[in-house]
Amino acid sequence: MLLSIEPDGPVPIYQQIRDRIVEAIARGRQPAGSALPPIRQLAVDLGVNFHTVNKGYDLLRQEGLLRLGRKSGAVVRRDASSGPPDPGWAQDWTSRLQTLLAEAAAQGMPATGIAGECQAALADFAFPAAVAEVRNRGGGSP
Amino acid sequence: MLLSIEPDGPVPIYQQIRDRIVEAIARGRQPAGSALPPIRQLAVDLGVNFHTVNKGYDLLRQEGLLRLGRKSGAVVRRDASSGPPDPGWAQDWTSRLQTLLAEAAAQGMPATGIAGECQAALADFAFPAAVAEVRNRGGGSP
DNA sequence: CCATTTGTTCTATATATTATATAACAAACA
DNA sequence: TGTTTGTTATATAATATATAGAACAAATGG
Repeated sequence: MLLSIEPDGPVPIYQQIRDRIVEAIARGRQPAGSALPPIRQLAVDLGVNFHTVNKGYDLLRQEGLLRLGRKSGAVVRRDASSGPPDPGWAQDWTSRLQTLLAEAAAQGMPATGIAGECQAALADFAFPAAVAEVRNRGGGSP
Repeated sequence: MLLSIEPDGPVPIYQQIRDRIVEAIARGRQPAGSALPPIRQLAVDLGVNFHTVNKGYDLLRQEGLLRLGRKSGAVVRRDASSGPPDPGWAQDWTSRLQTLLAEAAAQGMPATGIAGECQAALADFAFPAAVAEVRNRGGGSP
C-alpha cells in the first residue's frame, strides 16, 4: 500500500494525496528521480476518480516537487538534498508554521512539548549528510 | 487594527479570522478572560458579513478557545496558562505538524533551519512562567 | 511506422463549501 | 423595559470538490 486515504475526512482527497506524497519525499521513501504510480493506476488503487489524483499531482507540480511527462509519468523533481528552497515559498511557509504552533500554545501545550514534537518529526526525515563542514581551517587537503 | 484580512486570498475569511485570534491568544495579546469585539462590530470593521465572523467565532468555540454568551459576548476561554491540551486534539495536531514540516524538508530547508524557525515562532508566544521547577533537591524552603 | 502508455484537456453533472443578505428570535444585563 | 448580544432560519450566488465519459497529444518502444 503506497498510499492510504480517508474518503470521508474533512480534508479533500486530492489534498490528502498531495500530503502523503510530500511526507514520502521528506522521509526519503520517494527520493528525487523516483517514479510515482501513473494517475489512472493510483486512482484505481485508491478507489477514486483519476481526475482527483490528477489534481493532487498537478498541485505537487506547481509546488516544484513533481515533474510530469507524457510517457515518463510522474517523477519526483526535488527532495531535501536538491538545494535551498525558494524565498517566496519560505515566507508563506513560515506564516503557516506560526499559525500551527500558535494553536498548540493556545491549547496549552508547553514550549518544551512543542519543540519536542518538532524534533521528533524532523527525526523521521532524510536530510542530506553534512558536507564541506569545515573550510579554511589551516589549508585544504594535504 | 485588531485584525487584518486578505479578502481575495486562498484561505477562507472565517478561517483567517480564526487563525488571527489563535495567534493573538498564543502571543498573550488576548489572554484567557479577555473580550473580543462583538460579531456585528468586527464584521463592520473587516467589511464582511456578520455570518462570516460568526462562523470564525463558532469554530473557536468548538476548539474550546472561546466562550460565547448572549450579552457577555465572546470571551477567551483558555490560553497557554490554562492547563494541558486534550489528548485527542494533540494527536490530530501532531499529524498536521508532520505534514507541514515534511513540506519544508522536501523543499530543501535544512533541519537546522526548520528547527530555528520553530524556535523563532515559539519566542513570540506567552508561555506561563516556570513554576515548581525543582522539587526534592534536599529539602524545600529553609 | 505503429501501437501503447501516459499525461492533458474538454464537457457535464452533483454535491458541498463559502459568503452574502435579510429577518426574526432569545437570553443577559442595566 | 429596552438594549445589547449571540443564535437561528431562509434564501441566493459563486466557488470548490468529486465523479464521469470522451477525446487529444506527446513520448516511448517494438
